[in-house]
Amino acid sequence: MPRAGQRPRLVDVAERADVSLATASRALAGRDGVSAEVADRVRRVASELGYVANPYARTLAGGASSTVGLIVHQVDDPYFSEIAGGVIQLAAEQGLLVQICQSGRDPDYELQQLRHLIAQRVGIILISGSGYDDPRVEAEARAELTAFQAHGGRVAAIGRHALGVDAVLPDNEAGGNALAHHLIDLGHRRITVAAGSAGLTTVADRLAGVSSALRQRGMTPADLAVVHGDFTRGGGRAVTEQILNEHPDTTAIIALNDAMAMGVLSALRSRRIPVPGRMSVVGFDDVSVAADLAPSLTTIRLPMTEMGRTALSLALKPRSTRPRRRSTGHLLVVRDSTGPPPTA
Amino acid sequence: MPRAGQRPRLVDVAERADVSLATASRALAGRDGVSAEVADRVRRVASELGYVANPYARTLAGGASSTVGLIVHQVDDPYFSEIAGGVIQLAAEQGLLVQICQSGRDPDYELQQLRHLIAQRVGIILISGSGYDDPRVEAEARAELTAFQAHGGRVAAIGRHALGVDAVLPDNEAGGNALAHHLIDLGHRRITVAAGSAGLTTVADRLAGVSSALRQRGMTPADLAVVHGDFTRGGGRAVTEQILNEHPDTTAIIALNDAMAMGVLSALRSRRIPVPGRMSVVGFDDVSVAADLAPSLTTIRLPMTEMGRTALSLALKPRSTRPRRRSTGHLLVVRDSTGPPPTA
DNA sequence: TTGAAAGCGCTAACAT
DNA sequence: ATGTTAGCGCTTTCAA
Repeated sequence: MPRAGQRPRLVDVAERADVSLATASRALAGRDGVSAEVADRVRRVASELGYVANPYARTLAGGASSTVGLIVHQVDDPYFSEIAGGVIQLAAEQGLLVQICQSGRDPDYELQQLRHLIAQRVGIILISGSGYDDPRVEAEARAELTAFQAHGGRVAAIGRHALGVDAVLPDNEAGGNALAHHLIDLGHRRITVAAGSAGLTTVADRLAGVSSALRQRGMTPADLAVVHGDFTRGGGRAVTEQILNEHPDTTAIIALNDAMAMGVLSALRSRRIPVPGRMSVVGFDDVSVAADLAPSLTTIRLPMTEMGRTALSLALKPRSTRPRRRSTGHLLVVRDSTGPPPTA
Repeated sequence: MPRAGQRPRLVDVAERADVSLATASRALAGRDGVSAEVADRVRRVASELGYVANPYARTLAGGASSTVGLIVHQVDDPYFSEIAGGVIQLAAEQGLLVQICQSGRDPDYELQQLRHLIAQRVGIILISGSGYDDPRVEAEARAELTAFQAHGGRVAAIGRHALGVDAVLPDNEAGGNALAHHLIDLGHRRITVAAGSAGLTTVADRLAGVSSALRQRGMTPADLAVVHGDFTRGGGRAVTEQILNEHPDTTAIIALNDAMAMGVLSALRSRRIPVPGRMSVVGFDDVSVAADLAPSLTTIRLPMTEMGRTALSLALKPRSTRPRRRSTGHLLVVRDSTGPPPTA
């Protein structure tokens, strides 16, 4: 009999439906070996009682954990918060709960968070954000994830390709290429890249796209300067100062994400440098505020919310023999931050 | 003896440290009743083995759950993502994991998410975002939370005062008051409020602050128009159209949060209405992009990240007899979106 | 198709 | 100060 003031347990349901514990469990799990009639009765009683399985007991007894672990670099970065939004949406539709960890773009801390999630026995791990060039870090992460998967865990990555797991991959190289072509078409010949930390694969990939565009248009590496900084707004500001000092003939800045682009715009505004009159600026990601900046930002649109949903949906499917990959496609969104160079 | 390919259990630690299960448990939990020497040995063995307690077993056996449930209206809204950032920060420092749910500003769905978190047996619930005027909803939420607390759960609210739990409360009324004073000081006499949904207590509180400022300055209700819409960017756009049509003599718009203010700015830009030349605009919250908008936004700064941390720290303390309240204070940040009215 | 019973790994009485 | 043992609520053999 149900204890007053306590949540009903499976025994309570079983008793009231006049079946055994095992039958009740089977009926609610939708497994077969239960007559339709009995299964129905059990389910009715369960909902009457407002029964919800205790996830701790269930998981301990060997059932699969129904929680999703999501690792992001930083939740209050719009790129990640939009991804998180997509993950949480789909998770809610599936009755799953999402645990979020921040790595702060520190590979070792990320590894620690990853281990924490595994120790917590989440059922699914979603790892988003750029990977690292450092082979040690990626190898350690791979090792943890492989062991996790061997115990039945499911994994998917977002924007990270060296993990040997299912992945949703933004079109970083093609996007970088498109941005550079756009600027070259406008007449720019002195382009500087405001790049994030050199150790991030996303930075390398986007940069590769930019370089290939220059080559395709017969320009030389000398026409392209690259300045590295933090992959954040603050990094964008700092890098801009450096660009203005060290590459004064620059007419266009390619920021490798929107956060940096916002820093670039902010620094240029402080210096009263007209955009795009004197300097064109482009970003990457198309976070939702990009359209509201001054001037509105030309950038590459990535469907972050959908990327989050897709990653979770990959992880919900049974594991395939070879890792699946989903490319996002990309779209150049031309707004007011780009125009012809001053001399054109 | 530890089983190959499996995580070590507490028994494995106990065996290897040559103590009983109970002693090992006590030692690791830091409870007393264990000699310093033995406790030390147990801890050393545990870390050698890489032992991490199974949270499902621990919780099932009656220990406190170490996960925090956080309910936000929407994670990809900067206001909430900054709060979430603060919560996750402090949680990580404490070794806790955070589960995030979105209510989508739907009171019934919020209730459902709340029940889901309780069913998941989280140890702490943090509920953020405006409350609702509807007494039924607030009463149901209170009832759930009260029951949850009766079973030892801890709760704190952020920006919500009718729940009878510890709360971190932004200075909504004082902030609204400060905004209105700022505009009146500049010479504005025709002010319209772009308000969020009428059912939200945050909207009501901020609006009350605005009204009181007008009264304090000898203005009448006729000098203040209020137009309600969604508490989002889209809502701000829609409301602006309405304001321009129905209150054409308006010289200043008070948006009751930054998201709406961004919509207002966007709509004014489409109409080529100069800000602040023809129309001043203010927001509320000071989300991090507010400084990067065109023009940069005058608004009330709220310390969102800190609010998240404070809420969790309240919940980590033992429950007090009466709910604790922490006010955030507020700061008027004057930027470029406000100036004297056109006729002044 | 159904039931009885043995754990899952841990905490918390209760003994010693 | 330390050990023994009975659960926590569920899933899953194994029997019937």
